[in-house]
Amino acid sequence: MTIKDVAEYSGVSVSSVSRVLNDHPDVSENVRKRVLEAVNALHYVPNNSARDLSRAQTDAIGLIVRGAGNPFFTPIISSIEKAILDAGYTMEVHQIPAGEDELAAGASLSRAKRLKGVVLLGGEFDYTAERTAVLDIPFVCCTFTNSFGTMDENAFSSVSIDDEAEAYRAVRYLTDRGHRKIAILLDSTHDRSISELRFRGYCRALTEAGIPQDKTLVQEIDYYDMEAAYRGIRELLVRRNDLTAVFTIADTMGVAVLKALHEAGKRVPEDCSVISIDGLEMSRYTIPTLTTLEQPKEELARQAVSLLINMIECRGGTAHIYLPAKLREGRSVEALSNADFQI
Amino acid sequence: MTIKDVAEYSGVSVSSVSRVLNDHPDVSENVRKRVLEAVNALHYVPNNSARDLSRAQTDAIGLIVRGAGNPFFTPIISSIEKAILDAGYTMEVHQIPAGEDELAAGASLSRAKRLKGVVLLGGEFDYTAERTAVLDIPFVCCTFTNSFGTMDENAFSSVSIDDEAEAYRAVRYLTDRGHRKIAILLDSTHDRSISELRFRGYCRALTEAGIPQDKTLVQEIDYYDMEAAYRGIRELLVRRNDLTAVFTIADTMGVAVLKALHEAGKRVPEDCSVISIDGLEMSRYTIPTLTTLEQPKEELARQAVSLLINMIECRGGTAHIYLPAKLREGRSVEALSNADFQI
DNA sequence: TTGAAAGCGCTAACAT
DNA sequence: ATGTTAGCGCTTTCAA
Repeated sequence: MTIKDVAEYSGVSVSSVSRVLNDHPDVSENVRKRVLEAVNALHYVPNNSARDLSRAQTDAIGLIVRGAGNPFFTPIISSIEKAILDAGYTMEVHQIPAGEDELAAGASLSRAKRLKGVVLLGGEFDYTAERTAVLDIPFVCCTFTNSFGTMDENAFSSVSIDDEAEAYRAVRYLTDRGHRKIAILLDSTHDRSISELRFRGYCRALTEAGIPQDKTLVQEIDYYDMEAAYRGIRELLVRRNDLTAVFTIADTMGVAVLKALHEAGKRVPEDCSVISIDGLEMSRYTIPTLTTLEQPKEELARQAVSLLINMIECRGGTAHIYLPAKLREGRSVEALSNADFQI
Repeated sequence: MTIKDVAEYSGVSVSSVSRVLNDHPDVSENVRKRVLEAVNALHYVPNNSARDLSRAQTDAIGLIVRGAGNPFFTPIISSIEKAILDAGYTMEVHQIPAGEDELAAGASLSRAKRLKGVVLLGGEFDYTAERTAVLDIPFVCCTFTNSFGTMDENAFSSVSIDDEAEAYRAVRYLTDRGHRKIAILLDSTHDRSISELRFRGYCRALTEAGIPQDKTLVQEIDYYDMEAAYRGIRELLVRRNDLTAVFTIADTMGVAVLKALHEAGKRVPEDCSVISIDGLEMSRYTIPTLTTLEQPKEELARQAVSLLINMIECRGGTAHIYLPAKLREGRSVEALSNADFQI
């Protein structure tokens, strides 16, 4: 079932069929009608590969999502799509597992779809010029930037929160309220990525408050999921039942921690406070509501697309933007009472 | 940057390059090495459109996800991918908004990628032979079936839970425990889809228990999200503060309901029980843990792929399988005490 | 307004 | 083992 069949069926040339299908002007009503009829009768659907191959260029922007299944990305993807469509472009999404190379995926998609640019969501933080060379069209990193990489800042754009600073702010929120035994739940203290940055912020806040670092309050978990976080906090509680606050680097972890604390007989926030970063929808429905630094998801998406289109249309160069997170106060943090201070 | 450039750079023909790229035998080590060098030096990435267009056939199975952002789908997608890969096929995912036509999307993807078959996730329940005609390759419906449609059962396969029966089971779980004032939170009582089926199960359980239907206990919400569910239950509580149990047709709703009840000063399960269908990961971490009929997500995925491959490989025909949900007892349901029974 | 024909980049016969 | 070449289905000049 090709355009040729449609042409034969309707008694016109393939180019006429193509014109009708692409809403070109200069097609007689008669031809249009016959072609449309044929398309319907034959259940014809164009072959995108052929179309993309022959089209001189598309107005497509690619979106590479690394680590689908992360609920944090869901609303961002929607916002990115909206922004791209609003700007008159089309979007091609491609999901890849967390372990894969988003640059290679972007490059591949770029050739396949003749992309004008690429938005990277959930990528790594250590690009080198060599690695990014495969991607020879404009690209923008959304929700992360190249903190650990060596490559030229002018080669790409990025929009994210300042992970170190926001983690600092979260922990500072706790120290300001008298907490000193503050645990952190993270992926790794040295993954050269988001987890390491947020760990740095945690350390700085402690140092500034005159609290010595204590390894027994740091809990690394193997996987980035709720089950792992749940087990992690339980381990932590065995070791340090005296902690008064927990900082989790992601809301998913925070939700699991609330549950584990509840089961351990600790009231939140009376006995233990919890704060987190991300601002997921589900965190609004925990009991108590999770206090979290909400990432400006829609704004991150909008600015990422905006920067990318600037690059594509050659007005303005690259830029690296940090957006502030917004404190969403729930009921999971409480100041330590004087009695507790004494301890 | 095409295969031709690579051929010129390495001093061989395009077919040799193609052979190297596709791991064909009968290529000398010398040629292979030179081609690979050229690919590296030129940062060459094949154009998938061209490749797909010229390849006689692929081993690709398509997956159409309708309504991304539904956390229920996330683990199913992973399982489907695994099953497809394990069977020696490749997967092409395509996400579409909840309102769009998944059959058309499947047909389009099918032409574009020369698919062998399609898995439909999150589709409608009312296919007609006419509508499905566009999709001229084997397809399977995963987590739903054609309850309201007219089309021939032999034209496709499906794997799902029995929505009516499982809803009945959930509500029966409540009536068995003495509940009579049982509210239901759903999308619509007549959407000719999942919501309507589960509503039927609710009605049957009530009837069987000799409980007359009461419209004031039925709450339709506009959107299928947590915020809407939260508002919905609050409205319901204004109207019927005497209810003793709530059945929500999705876990996302259940989570929001737990929160709203808590805020309304109702203890779960002492004052009000909550039961739901789906079995999301997050429902394990609510306080109290949500009691839910867990869909066998992995098994749904595996069987869907298995049925599809049977159809593709022409061994065995179509089938329509209902898998049982599994009761995951949390702490959100309690039997009514004798005192309550008296009311 | 319409049709004929030249590619788009790649794969897969078919030759050599 | 390697090269030549005919398509894959579509869009898009260029002519008519």
